[in-house]
Amino acid sequence: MPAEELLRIGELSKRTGVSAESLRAWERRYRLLRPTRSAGGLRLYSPDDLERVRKMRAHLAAGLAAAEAARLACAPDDEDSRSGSADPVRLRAALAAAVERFDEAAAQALLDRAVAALSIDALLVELVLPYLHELGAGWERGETSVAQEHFASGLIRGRLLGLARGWGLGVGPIALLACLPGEFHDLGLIAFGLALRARGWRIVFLGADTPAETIDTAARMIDPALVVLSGVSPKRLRPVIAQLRPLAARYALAIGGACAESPEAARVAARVLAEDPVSEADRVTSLQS
Amino acid sequence: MPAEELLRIGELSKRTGVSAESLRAWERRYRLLRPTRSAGGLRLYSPDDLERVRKMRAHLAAGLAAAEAARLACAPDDEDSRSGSADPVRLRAALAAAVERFDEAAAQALLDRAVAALSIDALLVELVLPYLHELGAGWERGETSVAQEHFASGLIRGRLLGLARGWGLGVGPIALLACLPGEFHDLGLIAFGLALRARGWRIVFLGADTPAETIDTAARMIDPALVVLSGVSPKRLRPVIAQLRPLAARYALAIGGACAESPEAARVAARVLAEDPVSEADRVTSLQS
Amino acid sequence: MPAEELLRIGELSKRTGVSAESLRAWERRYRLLRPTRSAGGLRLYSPDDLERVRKMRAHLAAGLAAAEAARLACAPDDEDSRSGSADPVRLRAALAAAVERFDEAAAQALLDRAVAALSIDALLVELVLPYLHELGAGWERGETSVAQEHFASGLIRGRLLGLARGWGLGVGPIALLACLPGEFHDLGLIAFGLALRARGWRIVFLGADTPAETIDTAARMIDPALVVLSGVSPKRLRPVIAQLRPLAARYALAIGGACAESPEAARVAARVLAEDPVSEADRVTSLQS
DNA sequence: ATAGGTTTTGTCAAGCTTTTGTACAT
DNA sequence: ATGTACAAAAGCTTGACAAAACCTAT
Repeated sequence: MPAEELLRIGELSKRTGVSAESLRAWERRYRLLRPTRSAGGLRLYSPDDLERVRKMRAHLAAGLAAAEAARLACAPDDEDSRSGSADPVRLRAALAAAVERFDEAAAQALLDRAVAALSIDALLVELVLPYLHELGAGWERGETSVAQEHFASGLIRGRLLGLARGWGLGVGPIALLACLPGEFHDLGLIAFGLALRARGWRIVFLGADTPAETIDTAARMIDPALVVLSGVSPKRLRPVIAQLRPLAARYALAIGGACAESPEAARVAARVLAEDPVSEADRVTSLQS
Repeated sequence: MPAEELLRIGELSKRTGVSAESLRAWERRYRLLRPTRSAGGLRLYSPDDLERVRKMRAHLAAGLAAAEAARLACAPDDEDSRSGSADPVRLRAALAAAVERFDEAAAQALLDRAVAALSIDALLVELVLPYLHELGAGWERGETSVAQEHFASGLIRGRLLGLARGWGLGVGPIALLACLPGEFHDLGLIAFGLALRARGWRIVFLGADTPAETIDTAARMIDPALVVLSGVSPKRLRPVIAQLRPLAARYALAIGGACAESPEAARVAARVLAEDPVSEADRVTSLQS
Repeated sequence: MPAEELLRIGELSKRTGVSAESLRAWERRYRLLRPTRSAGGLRLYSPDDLERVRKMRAHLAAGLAAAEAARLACAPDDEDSRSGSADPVRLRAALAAAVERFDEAAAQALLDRAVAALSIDALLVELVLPYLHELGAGWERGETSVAQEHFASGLIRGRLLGLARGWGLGVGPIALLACLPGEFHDLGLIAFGLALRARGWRIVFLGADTPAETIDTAARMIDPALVVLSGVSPKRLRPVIAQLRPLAARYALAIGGACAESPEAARVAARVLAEDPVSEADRVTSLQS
């Protein structure tokens, strides 16, 4: 006897937002659902049924007719089982689709495949960074919801941090990474850390919203060969310029993120990281050695 | 049954911006569209139809007459068959150069590009297999060192096994793959496994130097639709022929690798895989279905 | 007599917020509770009962029907399938079970979880290496078939090589890794390479069955800070001792694998790697810096 | 482009059954 | 404490309906 959660129709309806009548109709007309029955004849739905309803809804939202949507929802996922091709463009589209319907299992499976098939550099340059970019653009156009954006970034942060495990160990030069005060977007910085790690650096990561003094203290303790600060807007940079000067005097200081393009960045930092993380990691590394 | 999105006329109209009436007219007049029909007679359009409508529109916008535009939209296009950047011949040369100097960074970057741009089949047939062949030939001519050959096969094995991740999952027929006893070259077999996988098979891979009894045991447990044994020399095959007979009696047995061309192979195996892995995977699959 | 706290129905009701009537009904209808009785017939509930009631409530709150909620509350937790179980001992057992039945899906999922939850070091020391060891021991005792051993090592090799991708990049000292001529067991060597990589080394990997001259050639080209040779039996080492001397004179030479314990190894190598890969990687690294 | 008929699909209703918390009598 | 009863809530089946979308033919 499986320890699965079996749902009755009301709960399935509540969780999917589809009326009980429709659920029964979809079962009768398209065999979308195959509930077991309780002793008294009530329908008991498995998690697989729940999943199918979610897919059905996603296809309906995409404009498919109900019969078509049901056919696809019932078809075994052959996006991820068949053709092993790891074309990042397709992976990206599939990832976007999975995020669209909050399908974590599918999203993780796609990321699994990407991690297995690509190098760290390619993973970042061809999949993760363009996808995040796209997500941001979609949000600005009002196409993706904030919820989707959070879901996606949580997912990706988890995977990247998994890859980041142990990135402080070893014998390479140390890079100290932090987001500027008030800055909470750390994915780009994590990506840069991974690219550096792949080139032999040791990473100390302070994360989002790090006060200037904290960076200073940490630098004094670990004596990094490079300090990298990241922020999306020059607004983050301006208030701390004065505090950064002594840091810049003692350590190689780099500024990344969108604010790297501002004149302020050029004034205070030894190095401005205006291109993608992987290229910049290459440059920084070749300077180092 | 394809897992394609089939659209009804309203959705196709919405997605292309062409009125339903026009779509029907284009179907009648120019056979631009070949929708299937639902049980009740509604038109169901495939993604290919969608693509043709888009092309038609583009041609119309360019000023062509409708009949001309339709003719062009129906013609198979050969432009997207290959973009120059991932030309396998160049990739192969570049890969050889990278391996020559043990430059893993460059080699991995090249393989990234190849994995991204090519299908599994193309990756195998146009890059990996010819490259390995060339490497072997270079070694026989004394041009490449064994060190480079080892380095390269390690690299490629890692990438192929990455693509192989999850090749045992799914619902297709099962193929059991193993190298003959004493045989340690498994790359060809991995390539064959990937080609089969791209055709929907499930793969169970026993790898190098597998004793005959082992193959037997495994076959009994998983009941494969096909057993594939690989070896580079008839020397590997001869000592186990007697042991393979009962296996061949019970399962479809195929022999691959250079030893497939020997008379021994023909005597024991139902199927001799003498050509490249991709073609053979095609044949085996068409026999299966 | 157990020193458990036994609760009467009123107290259980107060602690769980479920009415006494419902508790009795749940006992009668779903056998959710198995109270002992006092001399006078009063129900006495154990802490396990309390726990089950809490689970029941949690499932009810999640919207499950009472019958379903009770079924789940009574089912033994298979925490295995839940998130918290990155316990390497259990993972190992589960991995063994998955391999036993050639279930790649389950095995990959387990490895996914392990890779996500453990550091490289822990992955190697607590999961992969003990598992391989166990597998070997089971084989010697005739318990596991060679088929399973092959299947498992193929699987694990794929995963480790996936983690190894890009291990040649960067700025650290270079280690040249190879198996001795005639030696085909490369998993231990790959593990050692990963442990070194986690400590900042760059790895050049020549793999199984590498001729002595090959090692020599490669070393001359890449000028490694360390050369590591691996073999399971002194038989592999003896024939090449003479050829290794000049290599040992020019580079730091280490011998790993079971043959490291032989007197021959001590005679030719600067360093004998007799312990597990991770400890030895630690030592080698501290010597280096 | 319109007209007139068909298909698809979500929703509703009526009458009956199951499930489940609570109340009551012993 | 036990056992039975009860009623509200939730569910089942069958059948039907109507709006939207689609068809063909003129």
